[in-house]
Amino acid sequence: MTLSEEDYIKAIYHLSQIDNKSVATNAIAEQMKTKPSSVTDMVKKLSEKSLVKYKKYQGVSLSEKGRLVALSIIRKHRLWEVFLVDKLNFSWDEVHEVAEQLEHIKSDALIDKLDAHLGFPKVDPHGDPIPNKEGFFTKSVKKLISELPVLSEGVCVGVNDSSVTFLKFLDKNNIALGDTFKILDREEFDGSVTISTRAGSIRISEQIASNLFLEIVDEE
Amino acid sequence: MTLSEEDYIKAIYHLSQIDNKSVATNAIAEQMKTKPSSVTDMVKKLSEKSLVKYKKYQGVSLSEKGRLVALSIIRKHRLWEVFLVDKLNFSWDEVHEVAEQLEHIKSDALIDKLDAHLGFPKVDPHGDPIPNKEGFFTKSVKKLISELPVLSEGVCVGVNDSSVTFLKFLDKNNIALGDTFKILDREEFDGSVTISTRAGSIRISEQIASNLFLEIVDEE
DNA sequence: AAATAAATTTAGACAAAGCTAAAAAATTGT
DNA sequence: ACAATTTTTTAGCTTTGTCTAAATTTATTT
Repeated sequence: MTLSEEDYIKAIYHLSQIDNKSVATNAIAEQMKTKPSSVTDMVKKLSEKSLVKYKKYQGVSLSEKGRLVALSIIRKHRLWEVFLVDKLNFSWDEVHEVAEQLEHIKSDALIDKLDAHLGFPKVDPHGDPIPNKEGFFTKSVKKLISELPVLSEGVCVGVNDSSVTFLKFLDKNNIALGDTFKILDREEFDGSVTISTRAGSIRISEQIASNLFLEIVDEE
Repeated sequence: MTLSEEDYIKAIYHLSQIDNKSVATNAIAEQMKTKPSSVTDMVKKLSEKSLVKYKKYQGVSLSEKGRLVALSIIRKHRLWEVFLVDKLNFSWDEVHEVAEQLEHIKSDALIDKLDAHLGFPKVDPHGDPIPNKEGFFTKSVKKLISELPVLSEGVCVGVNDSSVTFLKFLDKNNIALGDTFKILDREEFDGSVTISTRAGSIRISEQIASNLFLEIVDEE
């Protein structure tokens, strides 16, 4: 598989996650920052290799083979992201670009050993699940605190608003990425939420709650 | 710089280390597993970018700019090799292929952080020196024990004969890669050598001595 | 020093991945 | 339902890095 083919497969996978229909040529072109005519050419090539199902004018979807390829690239991408954050002290919002390159390194032994070195992580630094070698992954839900019911529990994996002001606020209130929170109560009146943190339970406003993502691992 | 350009630069660097003359088109073709005509084309391109000095029919050599590019690739290659061996438990003879891919990842921040994570190593697992960001490196000499004078001291970094028999012999005699040895004495009669190891001093035959590489760091 | 051999370069072609412009199919609006 | 618009495909061209075959330059031999 060439680098370009891998990128297309990944793009098609991500686009078909959005809604479950087949993916439009134009959508792929936009995602890949290329022209629709180039997409048609590549899609034909991928179809020859039976990585995608393609009928002229009817859009594209991944074959089972293609889906497994996509998941193996995503696995690599997310494992590298964990490495960059956990081992090299990158912050979670700096890692995407580099992981985008590292995901194309071809070596099964490398990925196995990296996985072990990282302690077989189940999610990446953004809370997205890491597929295993066979392409299975535990579905995880990433939701804003403001959207979760009382008594939900999860790991804080991201923010909507990454302004310095907001990040300083989090710091002051002993909230950090990777912390586990439990939603104890919600006021109907103003949408403010009481959550338990490392430092005890605190009350946060609706505005804050709608800026913090929790990742709820939903074992199947 | 494209992947292919980087590979040519690296090949030219390595070939010009062998003897100090300009490098022949055929030699590059052989190293790169390609045809001489392809080399001519690429060399012209690199010359346009002033990465190499090139006169028709007269061979190629790196410009200062090209030399720095080569050293930055070699730096990346060797740092990744250290990572693979020290952190992921690859053995020193398995890492080349993968490092060959990793060396092309483009991110200065990544290499800085990797360097720090590894504790700023000075040599790779084969005993070859790692250039710093500016392209400087402490010259190190990698030599067979049989070629070193008495009282030399160095770290064991490689073997000539990687047969199972030989590696078992080393194991039995408490010799491992990474050990520091000192050459205590050499018998003129049969070339056998007495060396000090972790487990005390032992005598090894000329045949063994001509199969073990020591790496002598020669501070400037 | 001429003849032969070896190394190098040129010319012309090809595959991959992209582009533009034009044609064809599908969708939408009235 | 059919005209207008949007989407998709086709055709033909470009660039990068490669190749083969032929031409040219340099090196070696006798």
